[in-house]
Amino acid sequence: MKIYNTMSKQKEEFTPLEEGKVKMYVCGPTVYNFIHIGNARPMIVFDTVRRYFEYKGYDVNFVSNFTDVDDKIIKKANEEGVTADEISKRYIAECKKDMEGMNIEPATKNPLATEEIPGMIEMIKTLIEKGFAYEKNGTVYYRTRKFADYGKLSHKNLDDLQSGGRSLLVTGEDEKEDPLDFVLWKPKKEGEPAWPSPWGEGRPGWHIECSEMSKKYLGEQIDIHAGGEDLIFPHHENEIAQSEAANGKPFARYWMHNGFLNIDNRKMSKSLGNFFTVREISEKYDLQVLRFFMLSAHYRSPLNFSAELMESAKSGLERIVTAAENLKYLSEKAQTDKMTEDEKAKAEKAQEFTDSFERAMDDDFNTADAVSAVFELVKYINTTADENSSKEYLERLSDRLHKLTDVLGIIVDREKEILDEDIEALIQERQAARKEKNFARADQIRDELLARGIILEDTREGVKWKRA
RNA sequence: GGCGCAGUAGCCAAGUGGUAAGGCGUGGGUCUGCAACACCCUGAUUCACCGGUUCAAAUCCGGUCUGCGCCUCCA
Repeated sequence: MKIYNTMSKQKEEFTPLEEGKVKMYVCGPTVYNFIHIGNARPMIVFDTVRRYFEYKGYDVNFVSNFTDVDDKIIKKANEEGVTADEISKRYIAECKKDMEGMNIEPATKNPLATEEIPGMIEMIKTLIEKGFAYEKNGTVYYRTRKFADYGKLSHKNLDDLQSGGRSLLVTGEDEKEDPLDFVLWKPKKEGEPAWPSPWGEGRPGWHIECSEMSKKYLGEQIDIHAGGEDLIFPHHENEIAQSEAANGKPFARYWMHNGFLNIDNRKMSKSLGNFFTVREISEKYDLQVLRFFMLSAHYRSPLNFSAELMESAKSGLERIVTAAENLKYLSEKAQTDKMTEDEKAKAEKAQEFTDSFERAMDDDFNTADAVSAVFELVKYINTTADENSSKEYLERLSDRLHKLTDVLGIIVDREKEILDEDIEALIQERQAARKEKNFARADQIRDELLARGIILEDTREGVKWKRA
């Protein structure tokens, strides 16, 4: 299994720290509003990574935080006249709803920054003791130049950073020893949430949160640390500086970063007015479609979002779901139980789709290629399974398909819904009309149901319906 | 200014030295009362452009053009 490591800029064979186990940490969102579709990409991508590790038999300890103390949360709270805590609690709950819709497996642990302050203080104390941090007027800074490896993840050198056009100097704090130093602890300002510390009341800097939460729930060394590519610098670079200086050992072995989700080839931003929340998308599409769409490209590539692309993803997903439904239907009606010799050979041949799926996923989680293997399996199903197939054969194919779609987190089983009695009656009436060749009435009923969001399809096996 | 990514059919997207996967869409056909589903056929003599290396290049090297990202809160 190969993983592209941002640190080395190449694909590396994955070797876990501990046999059969994977410890991974994914930087989660700051909860000051509904999450947007850009936030959704790392969630979907790294959930898929996790699912594949589990498919391969690994025991995955998956930790992803919620940053629930931050300037934006405070700002939002002030606007609404409520506490920051109320804002963060509200949007954590909303975020979890969206994640459920996207079929994201719940993390092993979702730590909250505000519940881990004591540990962060301890880590900051250690950094001060070791000479990697210093305090000035209630603010604690990290002494960046003291950490020799600073820049090793983002492949920057300190002098380039300093001479850069846009200045890191413009932070309003000329009390820093060096412009590159960043904040570990900031003093309380009026009206802000604050916690006691050896340096006075205040709150932690953003970067120290992840260093501490990762250490607490996964240990000083972890296998994989992941997040959006924009977090490489400075967030992850700073986490490395903090964790490695404090713990005295290498932090994460593999650094994974997903590419950005763009809209009309531009970065999504409120100022450009091309901003979509996951909730908005869910009003128009099943979030499974969003998930499937995101997996259609490689996770490290930029991915463009548009209504047209969503429609395309919807059609493709529908094709997979239809194949799964047909298998189920045929299986229920199957006349024979055991596979024939011919079917045994066919079932064996279907293994090649599973193989190519795994080959794709083993190569740095190439979901685009993995999805194409699923489509090839679907084609195979559609051309080899019919009403003469044995139950065993149909179930074998269904099992193969489910194993793969489960890794992708795509649900192919439509929920059994009970239709309203009047709708059921209309379907019956239409069938009667068709029998009498009263197609005008039959079509009229079909249109009527369509207007109510029910699509009817007359198959060889009988009438099927689905939601529009 | 520094660092980096990308340019493959109408659209999306794999492939990164051995002669272009897959999906969506389009058009035609089979099936069907019709529609839908499904199936068959339909697509790049070619991978932004120009040179070079090689028996062989979309894949390697050099250059050009175009788009994008990071360097500041950001998934």
